[in-house]
Amino acid sequence: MANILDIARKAGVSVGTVSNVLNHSATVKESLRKRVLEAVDAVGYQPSQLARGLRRVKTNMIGMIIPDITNPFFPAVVRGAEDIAFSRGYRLILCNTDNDHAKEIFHLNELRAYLPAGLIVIPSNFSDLTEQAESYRKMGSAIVCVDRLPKHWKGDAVTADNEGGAYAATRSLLSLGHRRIATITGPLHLTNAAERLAGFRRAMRAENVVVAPEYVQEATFERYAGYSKTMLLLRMIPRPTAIFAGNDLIAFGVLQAIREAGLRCPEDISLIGFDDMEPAAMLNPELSSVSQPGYQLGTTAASILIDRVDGDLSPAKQIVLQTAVQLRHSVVPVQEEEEAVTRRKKERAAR
Amino acid sequence: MANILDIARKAGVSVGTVSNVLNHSATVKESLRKRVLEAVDAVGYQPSQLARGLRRVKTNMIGMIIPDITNPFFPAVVRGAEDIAFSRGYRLILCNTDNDHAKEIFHLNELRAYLPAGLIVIPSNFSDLTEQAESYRKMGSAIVCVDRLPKHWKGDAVTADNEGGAYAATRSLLSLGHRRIATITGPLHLTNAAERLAGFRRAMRAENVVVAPEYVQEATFERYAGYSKTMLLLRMIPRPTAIFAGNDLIAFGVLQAIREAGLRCPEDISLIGFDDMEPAAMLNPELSSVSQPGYQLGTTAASILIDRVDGDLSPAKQIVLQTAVQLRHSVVPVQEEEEAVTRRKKERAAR
DNA sequence: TTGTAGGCGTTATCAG
DNA sequence: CTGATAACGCCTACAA
Repeated sequence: MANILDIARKAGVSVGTVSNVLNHSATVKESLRKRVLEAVDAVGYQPSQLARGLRRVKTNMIGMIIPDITNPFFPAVVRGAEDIAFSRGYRLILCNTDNDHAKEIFHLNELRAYLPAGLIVIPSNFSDLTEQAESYRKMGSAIVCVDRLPKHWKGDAVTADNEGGAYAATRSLLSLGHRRIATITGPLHLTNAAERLAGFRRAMRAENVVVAPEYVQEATFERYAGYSKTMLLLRMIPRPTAIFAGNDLIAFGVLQAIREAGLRCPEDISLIGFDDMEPAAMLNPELSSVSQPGYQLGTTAASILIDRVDGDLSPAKQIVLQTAVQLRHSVVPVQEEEEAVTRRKKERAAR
Repeated sequence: MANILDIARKAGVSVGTVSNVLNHSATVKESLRKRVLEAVDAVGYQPSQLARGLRRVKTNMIGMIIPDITNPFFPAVVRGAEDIAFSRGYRLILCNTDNDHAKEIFHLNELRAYLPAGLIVIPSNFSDLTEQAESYRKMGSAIVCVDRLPKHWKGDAVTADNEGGAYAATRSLLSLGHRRIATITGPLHLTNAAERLAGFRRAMRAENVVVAPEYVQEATFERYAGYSKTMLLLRMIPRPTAIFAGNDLIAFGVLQAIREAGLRCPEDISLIGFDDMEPAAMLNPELSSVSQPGYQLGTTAASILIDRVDGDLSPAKQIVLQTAVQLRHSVVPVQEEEEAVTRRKKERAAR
C-alpha cells in the first residue's frame, strides 16, 4: 500500500505538503494541491488510520457497548448510531455484554487500547461507570449512555420517557375501567424498568387505586420471564383484569401464558407492552404497546458524542425522548363482573 | 497512558524483553518475566493496538459488512460472529450497506485503512467482490461471505441450505394436498432468494405440478412487499390455496393482506415463511417457517476467517448449514372445493 | 507557502 | 537469553 512519501515523490512535493492538502491544515498553492490530489487518486492512496491515530492519540472509532444485539430493541439504536457515526466519518466497534457487568468493564478496558474517539454505552445491570468514564475523559474520549443510566451517572445520556410512557399506558387501562391491573417489570436495578414501574404507580395513585403488592412482579426483560410471572398472576384471587408488561418480550410471554391457561386476551385480560417492536402489531390479538424511538436514541447519542469530540464543552446533556401509547386489540374495557355491577349500583344509589 | 518503555524501566529490563514477555515471542528468564508482569499490572499497562497494528501491518479488527442490522435475521449472525471473534481476541467493526452496492464498495475501501485481519460480508444486491477480495488477499486479509454469495464468488463462504429448506417446505404443502401454491420470492439476483425459488420449483416438479407464471411473484425481503404481492395473488382466478413466502417479513405482509382481504389463514390460505424468526411462533395463526441457523452462520464464518488469519491455507471452504421446516398452525390440508371433489370422484371411478 | 525532522508505541532484527 | 535500534506511516512544529 502506498504511503504519504510515495505521493509526495509522485507529486514532486514534500510529505508535509501532502499532509496539508489532505487535512486542509494549511493553504497550499493551487497548482501543488492539484498535483497532490492527482497523485492521490492515481495510486488510490488512503492514509493509514493506524498511523494517524497513533500520531493524533485518537482514532475515529467509536466503541458501542450494548447488552445483546439479538434483543430486538437494540438493533434500531445501533443502526441510528452507525448512520450518524458513518456520516461524520466515524466507525462503530460493536461489543455485547449480555448484561454482565464484568464483561462490560472488560470491554471498556480493552477498547482503550484502540484510542476510540468515544463510547456509546447501553449500561448493563448494576453498572457503575463513573470510574471508567473518568479514565476515558482523561484521555480525551467521551462516553454517552443510552436507554438506561448507570448508578450515579452525571454525564451525557439519552433515554426514553419511560415514566411518562408507563403512566400513559396505565392511564388508558384505568380509563377503560380496569382497577385490578398487574404489572410485570424488568429488573428494577435498571433505571428504565424502575421508571416504568414508577409511571405505573403514579397513574394508579392518581386514580386512588391501591396496588396489591403481589400485583407487581419483577422479572427479567425476557419472554419466558413474562410467561412464568403471568402463570403466577393468573392463579391469584381476585385475578387481574389487565397486565402492563415491562416490555414486549415480556408481553409475548404473557400472551402465551394466557393462552395456555385457557383464557383469552383481551376478553379475560387486557395487555399493554412496552417498546412497540415490529411484530407487536402482527400478534393475535394485535398487541398494544408503548413505542419508543430506538433509532433516534442512537442518532442522538452519536451526535452528542461526536459534538463532544469536536470540542463541545457545554454541561452534561440528559436528553429524554418522547414515548407514545399505541392502543390496539389487546386492550378492551373491563368486563362486567359481579363486583363491578355491585359497585355501580351503589354509585347510582348514592346520586 | 503508560507505554512499553515505562514498563521496561520499571522492571529494569529493555523494551525488547518486555515485548518478548508480552508476546511469548522468545523465552525469557523466569525472574525477569515475573518482574515484567508485575510492572505491567502495577501500572495497568496495555499495549497500544494502533502501534501494534502499524508495526505488524495487521490489526485484530474484523470488518463485518451487512445489509441492515435492523433486519431481524442479521443480529443473530452478527452475534455469532462477535462471540467467536471476541473469544479469539478480535473485535468487530460493523457496517450497514442497505443492500446498496456502492455503499458496500465504499465500506470495503474505507476499512482497508484500518488493516483489518479480515472481513465477514453478507453481500448486497448485485455484488461482485472478486476484485476487492483480491486486493484484500494481497494485503494478507481474508474475506468470508455469509448467507448469500456474490457473483462468481470462489472464496470461503457459509450459507444455509436455502434450496433444501424451500424444497422441504413446498413438499409439506404438497403432501397436504395443495396444488395451487404461489410463492413470493426475495430479489432474485440474491442467491438465497434464487435458491429458495429453485427448491420450490424442484418440489413442484417432483409432483408434476405445473407452476403458473403469475404464481411466482418476485418482491423484496420486506413486509410491505409481501403485502402488496399478496393483494395481487388474492385477486387471481383461481386463487392459490397456499403461499410459500421468501422470508418471514414477507410472510407477515401476506398475513396482513389475507386478513384485510377478509380471508382467513389457514382456512382459506396456508402459509409458510422462511427464517423462523422469534415472533413467528407468536403470530395469529402461529406461522410455519423454515428455520435457519443464523447464529451458527456467524460463528462458522468467524471461525473460518480467524483460521485463515492463523495461517490456514486449505482450499476455499463453501459450507452449507442445514435448515428445517417448522410446521405450525398456518398450514392445514387443502380445503375441499368443487374442483377437488370432482377430481376425487374421477379417481375413485378409475379404480 | 513549503520542506525537514522528530516522535507517537510497538515489534523484529541483529549483535552481544 | 537480553538489549539496542531501526522501521511502520503519519502529523506538526519549526525553520527556511
